[in-house]
Amino acid sequence: MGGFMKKDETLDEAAIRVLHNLTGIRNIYMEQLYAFSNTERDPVERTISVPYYALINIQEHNEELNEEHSAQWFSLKDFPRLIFDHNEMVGRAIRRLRYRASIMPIGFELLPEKFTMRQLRKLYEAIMDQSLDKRNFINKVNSLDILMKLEEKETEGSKKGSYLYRFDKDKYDSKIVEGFQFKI
Amino acid sequence: MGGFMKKDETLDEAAIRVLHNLTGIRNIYMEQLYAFSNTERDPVERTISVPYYALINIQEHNEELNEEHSAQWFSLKDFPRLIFDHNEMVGRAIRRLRYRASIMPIGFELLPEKFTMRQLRKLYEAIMDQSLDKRNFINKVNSLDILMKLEEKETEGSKKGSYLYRFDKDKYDSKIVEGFQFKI
DNA sequence: ACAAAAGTGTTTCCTATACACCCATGC
DNA sequence: GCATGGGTGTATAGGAAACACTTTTGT
Repeated sequence: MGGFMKKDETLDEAAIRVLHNLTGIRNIYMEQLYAFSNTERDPVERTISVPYYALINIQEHNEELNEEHSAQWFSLKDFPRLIFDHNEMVGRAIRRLRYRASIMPIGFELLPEKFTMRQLRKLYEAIMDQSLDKRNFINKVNSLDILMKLEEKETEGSKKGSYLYRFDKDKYDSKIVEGFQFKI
Repeated sequence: MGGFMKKDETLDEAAIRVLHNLTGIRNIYMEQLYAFSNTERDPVERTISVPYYALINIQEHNEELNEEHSAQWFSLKDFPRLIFDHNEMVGRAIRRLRYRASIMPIGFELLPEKFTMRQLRKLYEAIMDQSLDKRNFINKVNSLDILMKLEEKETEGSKKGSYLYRFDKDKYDSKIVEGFQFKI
């Protein structure tokens, strides 16, 4: 998905506008990737593209995307060939996301406000494209001490029901001030 | 330092050309940083800047820079206020360099072909802005097994003289093929 | 003689990893 | 009763960090 920037807006603003026009989505995590400037990259006219990647919560936005904007989801394991250098952009986005998710609590953007440990683990397994040991993952996350364990249980995905957690942004922010380094 | 890109060149090519025009330097490590696009960043006209950072070997290029191009070196600990958002660009370059140098053998770009362990350590101390234990650093570097220890000794910096090393690019490349991950 | 840098190993601690069984519930 | 996912702790290995003294030689 792309568009042209206007004279009176920044690249960030243009990216936000374009995403909104094409998907109806606003106020989500977006990050500039890299300026692509090969002279031959667009056969029609000379174009420099500055792609952004966004983290879209599939649970929150699925209907909106599919029904109102005819957008589709593709698995990273099996996505189509894109025009121009857009496959390279996707590759760059994946690498950036992996790096960011390993040093910032960026993954939480992709989960509902309340989530289970399993959801969090499955998300990181998807981002990193590797399976993670259940116990080690929980130990690691707990040792970070930036989640609130809620009283509630979620019973959709399992018979027993599993505790819900919430990312404690205040706690995280105050830890950051004290020099805490997120690392997963 | 900056310049405007031409219609028939890429950003990489423009960055290389501008650096060469201003310093006479060619064929060095350069990397694109980030596209800066605030609408007010340049008060004269709307400008989007895509800065690059370069690794310039101070030993090799000092005279060239100072005498032929009136360029100057500034310490990162005490550098002047720059115009527009250029201080932000420098900050971004430092962070990027720290990251790159920790996962790629990029630091060697800044050393002469033959260098002492002390020089390598001092370089990493400068990049990371922290002191590094002499023995631990040597053990770590040796465990990477990507340097050739030469017979020659360097006697300029010390009475005793210290062994010179050379980065073994062939060995490094073949290790990379085998899945080796540089980490320092 | 002494100043300045080179060179050299071991111990300790901490983090990462590997690993298996019982629990609660819906069907 | 059985299938499904939830929940829990420990032992081991490997890497990171701390640490001090002797050697060489120019002055």
